Amino acid sequence: MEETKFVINSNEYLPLRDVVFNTLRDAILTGKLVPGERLMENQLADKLGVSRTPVREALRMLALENLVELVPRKGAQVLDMSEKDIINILEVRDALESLATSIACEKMKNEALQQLKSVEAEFERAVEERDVERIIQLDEDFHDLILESTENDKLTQIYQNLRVQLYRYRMAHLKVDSTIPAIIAHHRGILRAIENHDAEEGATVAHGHIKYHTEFILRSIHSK
Amino acid sequence: MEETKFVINSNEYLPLRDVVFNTLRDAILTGKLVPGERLMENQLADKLGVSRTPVREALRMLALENLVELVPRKGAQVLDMSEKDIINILEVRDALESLATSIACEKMKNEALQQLKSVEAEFERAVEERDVERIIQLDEDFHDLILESTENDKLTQIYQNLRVQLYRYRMAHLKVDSTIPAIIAHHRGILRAIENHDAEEGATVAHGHIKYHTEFILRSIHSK
DNA sequence: TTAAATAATACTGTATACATTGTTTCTCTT
DNA sequence: AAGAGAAACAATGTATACAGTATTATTTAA
Repeated sequence: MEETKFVINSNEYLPLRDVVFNTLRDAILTGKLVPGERLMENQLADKLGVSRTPVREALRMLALENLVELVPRKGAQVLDMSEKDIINILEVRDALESLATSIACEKMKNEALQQLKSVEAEFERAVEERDVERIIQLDEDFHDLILESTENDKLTQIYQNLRVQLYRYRMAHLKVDSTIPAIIAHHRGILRAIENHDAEEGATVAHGHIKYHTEFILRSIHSK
Repeated sequence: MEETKFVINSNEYLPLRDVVFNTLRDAILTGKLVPGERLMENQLADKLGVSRTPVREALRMLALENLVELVPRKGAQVLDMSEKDIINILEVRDALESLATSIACEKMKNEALQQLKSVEAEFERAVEERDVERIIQLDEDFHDLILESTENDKLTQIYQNLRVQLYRYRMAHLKVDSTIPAIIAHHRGILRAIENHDAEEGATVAHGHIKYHTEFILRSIHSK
């Protein structure tokens, strides 16, 4: 029995590069590191109390997530996205969201559907309570459940990567009250399509959903 | 005038990590390194005549391309894809190819269209000459031209990454004579759709094209 | 005062040494 | 002989040192 005494968390070990990666990623996504800011290995290493090696590796990971830009012999800087980039990402996400939703219409098990419904119910409750943090989280959960049901890891991975890239520009989005009713309508439409196993309808609604998102994000960029 | 003497190639400099990356990537794609094979940093460093540092960085780049798998404190090995993985990739590629083609139908300039036509003509000539290497290259060119015309770097990047992952399983594909006529028909269908700016038709034909690819690749896997 | 050249500096690129952990092998015990 | 345990080994994780290059500052000349 005592052999479990020290097995609090069997995988508490995380390589430093992952710790650094998570730290920097979080800093970028929350805006503590702003686009264009230079990321110098020595400076970061000192600040984080590690050597340059894990910092270098973390920077390269961030580069592959398109969060930082690496120029050989020059260094890294937080990547600044143009409006064009955002449009491009949304265009791809549109296609993938439609794909995911239509697969979900075909494949989703009843159990998962019930879960999805309950997430949506919670979402609408959070809306009433104007709990912005929770609204954002539950919207993410809703889409994650759909992705999961596709049983397609590649799709999930690519989609989530796109989401991360948009994260910085998305924060403001769900905070605006006026957009919420439309989002709820979309979610309900998606639920209905899944319930009816209507893949075509699902893709259509998802497309409309993203299109709405797209327009909103673009508008919020322009108003800055 | 003599200042140009040594400026043969103004960006001949490539960081060692990129050299190693290209070398390993090529070795994996051509099958010199087979799935499951362990990739040990010291061993690779010795063999390539560099230190472990660039090798490590190259391995991490390969991991992000899903060509190798990294297990913390265990090491790297050439990633073996299951049939499920291949199906997943093809599913995503299908959606992206349809997206790319339909955008191309809307956006492609006449100049690019003429280029596309000439690539297709060359492709069909290569088919007649049974020049397999050239067939493969031109098929890639055909799809690259379509991607380019979307003016969407993200889409292009993601699509090409998927292509790399399939590369190993794709080689055999275009070597089989029986599949070629269908591919030519698809290409011509895509050309027609672009010419008529018929985005819907383009997406449909592209979808059929990938579906055909998919079935073929799966059949060739099963017959192994 | 400004522009060009040169020197100083600060950063990335690469190698290497040390630390830690996982694996294998050998030995000892039952 | 088989299994458990310990020790030797081998690989990755991390730190650091040195090399090379880009940038900045400074000085000199026009």
